[in-house]
Amino acid sequence: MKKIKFEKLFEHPTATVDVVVFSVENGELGVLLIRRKYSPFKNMWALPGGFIRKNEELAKAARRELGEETGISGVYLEQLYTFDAPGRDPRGRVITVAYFALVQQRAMKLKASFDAKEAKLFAMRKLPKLAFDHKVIIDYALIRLRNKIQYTNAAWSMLPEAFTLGELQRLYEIILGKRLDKRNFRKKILSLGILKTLRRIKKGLRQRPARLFTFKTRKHIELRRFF
Amino acid sequence: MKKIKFEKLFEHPTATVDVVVFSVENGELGVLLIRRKYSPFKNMWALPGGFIRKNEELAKAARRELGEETGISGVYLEQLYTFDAPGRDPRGRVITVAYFALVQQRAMKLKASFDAKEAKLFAMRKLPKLAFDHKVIIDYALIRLRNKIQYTNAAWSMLPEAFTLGELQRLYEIILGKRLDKRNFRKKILSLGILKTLRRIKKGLRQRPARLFTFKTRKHIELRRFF
DNA sequence: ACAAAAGTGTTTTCATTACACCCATGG
DNA sequence: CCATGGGTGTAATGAAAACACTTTTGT
Repeated sequence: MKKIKFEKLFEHPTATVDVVVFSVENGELGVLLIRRKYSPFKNMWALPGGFIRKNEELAKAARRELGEETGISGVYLEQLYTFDAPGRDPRGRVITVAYFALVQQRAMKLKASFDAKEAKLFAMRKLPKLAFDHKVIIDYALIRLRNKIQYTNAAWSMLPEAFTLGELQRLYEIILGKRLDKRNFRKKILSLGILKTLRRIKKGLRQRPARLFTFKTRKHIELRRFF
Repeated sequence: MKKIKFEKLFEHPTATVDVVVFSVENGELGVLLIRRKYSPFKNMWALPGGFIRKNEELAKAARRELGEETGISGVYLEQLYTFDAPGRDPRGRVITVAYFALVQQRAMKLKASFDAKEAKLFAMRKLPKLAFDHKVIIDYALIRLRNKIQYTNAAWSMLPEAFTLGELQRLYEIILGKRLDKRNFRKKILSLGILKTLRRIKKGLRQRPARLFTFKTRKHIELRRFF
C-alpha cells in the first residue's frame, strides 16, 4: 500500500452525503429540512447531510446524519444520484452523494423531540429557498419516488403496519399528484399479491368500518410497472 | 470561506470515476477493459477510469479517462451508481462514481490505434478476472442497459447512422439475451415514430436488399416502456 | 436452384380504463 | 337522517403475443 502524498490528496474533491426524506402528512407530500447552523448558507433551510467520515459507508453516513440532525432512524433508504455541478458549494469542489428516504407519518413525531426550529417537514408545494443545489436534488428525488412506487412495494415504508385500502390509495394519489379510480386501484393492488388481508377492521370513525391490510413483506420488492 | 484543516481533509475518502463501455461486436455484447499498468492489481484487467481532478466534473473526468486510455470519444455517457463498499480498493477508502457508455461497433476500431494488449473488448460471457469490484459494477451496468433500451432510444448510440431493421433487431436481441418476433418488433419500433425511413437500400449481400433507417434524433429520448 | 435474410396481417389474449350505486357507521 | 368513506362488477378499448408464407438477391 502506497503512502498517499499530501499534494496529491489536495487535488481531490471532498464528498458529502445528503438525504431527501419524504413523508406524507396532512394530505400533503413533505420533505424534511434542517436549518443550517453554520456557514455557508447559515440559517437557511437545507437537506440533512454532511461530510463523510473516512471508512464510513455512504449509506451509513446518510443514516448517521439523519439520526443526528433529526432523530429519525430505521427508514427505507436508497442511493439517488451523485451531484457534482461545479460551483454547487461555495467552499470549493464538493461532490455530494444524495440518498432518498421514505418514512412513516408516525416516525416524524419522534422528530418532535428535536427543536422544530431546527428540523421541519415542509410541504413540497411550499418549499423555502434552499441552500446549495438542494432544490435540484429534491426535484430529482421526487421523480424517482413517483417512478418507484409504480414498480415496487415501497409504499410499505410510508404507512403504519396495518392500513386500509383507502389510506393506501390516498398515499398514491398524494405522491402521484392525481386522482385514481377506486375500483381499479383495489383490483390492481390486490392482484399484485403483495398485501395480506387482516382480520381486523378499522372502526370508530363515523363511516362504514374498513378492512385492514398489511404488506406481506416489509422488504423492498421490484415488480413490473403497475400504474 | 473557511480554510480546511489538514487533519480534517485526511478523513475524506478519495474519489475515482470508472466507465463501463458497452459495444456489440461479432454478435456478442462486449465490455471494454484495459490492462492496469500500475499497482494495485497491476497487469490485471479493469474498467477504464481513474482519479478525479479537482474542479473537474465527473462526466468530463469519465470522458477524459476514456479518451486517454482507449482513444474513444463522442459517446453516449450516463451516470450509473456510486460504489463505496469498504475494502473495494486495497489502497484504502476510495469511492468510485461509475458511468456507463454505449459506443458504435465502428468506434471500437479507433481503439485499434492503441495497443490491443492494453485495451480490448471482451465478450460479456468471457470476462477475465477483474480488478477491484469491477465485476459488480459491470453486472449492475448490464441491468441498467437492458432496462434502458426498453424505454429510451439509446440504441442510436450503438449503431451506424443508417441501419436495417434486421440490424436493429439483432442489437436488441443481443442485449436482451433473447429472441424477438420479427413482425412484432417492426410493428412496435415503427409505431414509436423514432425512426426515419431512408430512400437508400442495403444491397450487395446475397439476400434480398433491405431498406435503411436512421434515428430521427440522435439525442437521448425517454419513452414509455416498449418491450 | 438454393441459401439467407427481408418483408408483410390477422387473431387471440391480456391489461387498462371508464363508469354508478348501495352499505355501515357515528354524530 | 345525514355525511363520510367503504365496498363492489362489467363492458370497451388498446397493447402485446402468437403465428407462416412469399420476395429478392448473390452464388
